[in-house]
Amino acid sequence: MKTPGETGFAFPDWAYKPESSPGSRQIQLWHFILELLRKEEYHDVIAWQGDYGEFVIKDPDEVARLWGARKCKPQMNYDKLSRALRYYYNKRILHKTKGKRFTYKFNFNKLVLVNYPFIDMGVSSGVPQSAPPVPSGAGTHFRFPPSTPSDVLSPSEDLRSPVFSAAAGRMARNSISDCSDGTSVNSEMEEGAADERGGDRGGGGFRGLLHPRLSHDSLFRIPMLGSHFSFNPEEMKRYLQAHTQSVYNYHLSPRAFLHYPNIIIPQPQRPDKGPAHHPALSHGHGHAHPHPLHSPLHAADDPHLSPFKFKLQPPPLGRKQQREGQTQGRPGPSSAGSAPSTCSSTSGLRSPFSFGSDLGSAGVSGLVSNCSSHNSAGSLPKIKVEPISDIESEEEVEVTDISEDEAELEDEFEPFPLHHRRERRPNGVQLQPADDDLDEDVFKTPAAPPPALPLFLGPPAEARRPPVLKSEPAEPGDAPPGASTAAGPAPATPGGTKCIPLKLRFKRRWSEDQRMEASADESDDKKVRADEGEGEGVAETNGEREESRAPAPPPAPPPPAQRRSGTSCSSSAVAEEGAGPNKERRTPKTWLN
DNA sequence: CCCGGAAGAG
DNA sequence: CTCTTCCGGG
Repeated sequence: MKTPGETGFAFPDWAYKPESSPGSRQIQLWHFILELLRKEEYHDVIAWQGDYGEFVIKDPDEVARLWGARKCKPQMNYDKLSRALRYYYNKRILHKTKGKRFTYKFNFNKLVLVNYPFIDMGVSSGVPQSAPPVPSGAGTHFRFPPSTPSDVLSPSEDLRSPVFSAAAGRMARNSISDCSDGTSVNSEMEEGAADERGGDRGGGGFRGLLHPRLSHDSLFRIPMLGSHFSFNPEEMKRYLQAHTQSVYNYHLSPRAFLHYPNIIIPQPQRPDKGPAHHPALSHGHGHAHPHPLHSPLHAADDPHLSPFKFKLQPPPLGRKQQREGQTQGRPGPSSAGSAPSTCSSTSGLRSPFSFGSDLGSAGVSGLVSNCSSHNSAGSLPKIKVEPISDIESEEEVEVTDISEDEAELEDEFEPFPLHHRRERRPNGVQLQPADDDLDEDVFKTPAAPPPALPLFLGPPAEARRPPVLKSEPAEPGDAPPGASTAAGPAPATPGGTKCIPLKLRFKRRWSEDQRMEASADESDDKKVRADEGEGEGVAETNGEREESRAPAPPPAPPPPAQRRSGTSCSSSAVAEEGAGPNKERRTPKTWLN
């Protein structure tokens, strides 16, 4: 049953883990969807298909049933489930692929960047896969993305790396059902992180895991914690660069760059640079801006300059009432200390990272600050790259800045993962709202092959059959026409906006954008929400062909995925689904449009 | 089918 | 807050 190829499939680990739900740690729908998506048992019901991040619910009823089982809501049905999915639109976790029934698209960028800034969003151009990228850090060996230029540049047929698979496999152990909690998902990595935050992280509670600030180092330290992995400065550098480029290619928010002030964006042609010195990483020291982000594009140099055009996200239309309150309130009765692990034991997960230590063998060099436990409180270890540098603090600075922005923005518009609110700095105002945006549709594949690709395996179905459907009407939203418009209002927004509260500023910008968008291209949405004009920003870079990456039907590679599903949840609720995940209880209709 | 508002549960 | 339920409207 099932082709080997499809089984494996890599998925976004990051996606799975820390979803930390704010209020309740119940599993979240998107999370659940992701889970289903990664298991071949459910490929008959739901699977990646089409563009990056796109998936189709082949059997809505079944999915609903599963979801209902998971949530113990027997009354669940697709209608309701879809409503829930619709709520994700505003959060931008998900989008609807117009024109295709039961087809939605994940917005991983948001997740990724927020949670794991280091993840490469590699989507190789050639890979239409919908399967999302995976954090390289997750790999057992934590291998860096292809460092060779060639690799990087290559369009890549399929670059899945073994490592990746391993990672995927490792991650895969969670069961889909399990009423107890969705949290169970987090496991190894979290632990590392969790461990640290152990309690302090003011108020961090669960949420702490996601804290952006932490996230960086979390990623790094995690592997280290678990596996004693060490980094090699060079590798690190490469990795970072790759990531950066990746981000760049994707037009992700500069936010990402800011996180790594010392990184130089690799030139389009060759990222590599004299090994002798690490120009990029080495002298970090802060400086907030000085670091050169050489971008082919021109202005990327200084984030503040706003090389990117950012589009603001549309206001949350819906409702958002008070959101600020949470800042410190972390009531957590249990204070997080107790182990939330409910089903944790599920399977014996082998120690996640125990293996490879070899990789780092040499490197170490205090690259990463140790994850020592105590750092948590005020100082974060950050990634210290090389002794030489001293990124340490500066990062914070930068980050702080942006984060603040981000925070504001996010808060305002996006509730997602980053709830974290760091202490806000008084002077924050000066920051440009610039970043943020990346969300957008994000999914469009970058015109050029991104540098590093993590590898993702293709959608199962695709494997057997080429993604012909590509012809789809193409969402208008995705690839807007030229749209240079966005650039127009530079983020700077000079004129005295400074004093204006961020919110207002954003709003203003938003309106502007809207207007522009409208004029430029209005077809988009009937409603104002128009996909926030995402596309525009990109236009410049990728110009046209993004869609054309047609030829990409990579055969699904047969990764080792271990299919075991620990689905056993203790109880009954699960039984149902467990019974026949893939067993068709209903006739599969041909939903294909 | 898909979209969102409204109310409400946990 | 996230999601569940209902529901009127395209």
